[in-house]
Amino acid sequence: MTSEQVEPGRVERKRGRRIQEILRTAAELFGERGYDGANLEDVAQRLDVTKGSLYYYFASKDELVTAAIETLGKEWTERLERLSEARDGSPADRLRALIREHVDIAVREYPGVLRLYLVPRNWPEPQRQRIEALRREHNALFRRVVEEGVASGDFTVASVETTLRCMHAAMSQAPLWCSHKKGAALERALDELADALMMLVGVWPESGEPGAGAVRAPRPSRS
Amino acid sequence: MTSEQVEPGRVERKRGRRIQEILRTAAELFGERGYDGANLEDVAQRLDVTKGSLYYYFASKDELVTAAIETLGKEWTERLERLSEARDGSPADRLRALIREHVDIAVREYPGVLRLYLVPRNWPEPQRQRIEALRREHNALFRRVVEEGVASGDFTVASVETTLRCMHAAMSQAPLWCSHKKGAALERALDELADALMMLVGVWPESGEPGAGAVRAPRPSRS
DNA sequence: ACAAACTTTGACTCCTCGGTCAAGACCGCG
DNA sequence: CGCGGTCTTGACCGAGGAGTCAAAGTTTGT
Repeated sequence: MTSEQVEPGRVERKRGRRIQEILRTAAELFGERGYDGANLEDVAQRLDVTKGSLYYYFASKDELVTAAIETLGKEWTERLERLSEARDGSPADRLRALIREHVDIAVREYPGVLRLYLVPRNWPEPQRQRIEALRREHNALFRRVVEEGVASGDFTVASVETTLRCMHAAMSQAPLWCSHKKGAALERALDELADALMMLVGVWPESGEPGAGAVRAPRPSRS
Repeated sequence: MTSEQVEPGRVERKRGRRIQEILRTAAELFGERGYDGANLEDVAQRLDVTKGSLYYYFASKDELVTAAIETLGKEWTERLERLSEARDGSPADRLRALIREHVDIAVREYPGVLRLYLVPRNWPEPQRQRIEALRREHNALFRRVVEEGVASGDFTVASVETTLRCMHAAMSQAPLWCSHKKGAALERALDELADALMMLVGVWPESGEPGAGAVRAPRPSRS
């Protein structure tokens, strides 16, 4: 009786945490193996429970995966938004920071999850749409900075949209080629990636200061 | 008796053509849906036969898909190689031509097939390896031109490898964002993509001549 | 301690899909 | 025509995975 209308409530909170746990694990696995490749049995196993238990919280595989995309996507977007609200610094610095944050999240924190972005093929239509929407949200944050840079003359691009797409494509693939690196090597790889991507907007890495020990290709004088 | 040791032979040739047909269709479907997502029933249906018939030519799904990757990959590589043998023109022109050829093949001729490249996840190990090898072959062709350009001072890059990866990533995604376009719009999209990617090596589109009507973002004077 | 609510289990069903195969259709040739 | 080789069919099997559920286990409130 007493628990007819409690706010959060201990039980509710516990339930919420459990759901978060499940979502995280599920996102990880679905990111790694794709919609068809990942099965609930394995998700359950990673959580040390049985499949049936998942169905207590989610009505279907679809519902689970939808929720997973939603939750992680939101967190991701928030982090990017927080970063992109800081309006100090040159467009170049800000774009670079965004790029770094994006790949950092992808490569370090949610191994596999960014792959959600890749080829929405296979995903059932509603999920595909949601992933696409997420991509657009993130893209919008990048677009803002790029457009500012273009307007201020800091950046040069042939087409903003195309540039953004290339940037996004490269960032999406990054986890694939970085996942095995760590420590300083990882750091260097991510820096190189950022350097390369900045060139898409016409900003070359400062040839004067080789940065964090970045390995550079022979750079002939162009005077 | 008469057909104990004939060269090609009418029947043989017919068989060969059939196999090619199957491979092409299979590659298309596997490219679209991935290894798990595509089933043989559907491949068969696209060919207006039944599943059992495929097993007359191939022992298993794996064998089919392996052969498909092999065949298409070979054709693809050959086309790129042919193009990259032409040694006339500036590195910029040659790189641009390579990029165009690569995305042309991807977007126009094998809709979906380039996606083989994307996230080798899900593919059984042997296939994954083969796809990776293919990627490396293609990459080598691009690397040659990029390195030449760097050596001659036409290009500037922070890291050749990273630049190549970004280029490849963008080209791989291209079919996803271009597949619905056609005619002049497609042409423009591909040109823009090439423009954008050339910036990765420090070559900006000539602002003087807007090329094939490319839509350009505001391009402030930079002195 | 007891009951009620909440959570987990594991066995079960159903269905899809890779793979098999005997039977027959088709095709070219004497 | 009819014979031999080539190809296709459709019914079938078995594995694996989504989804169900009654029963048992755990937690919470009184």
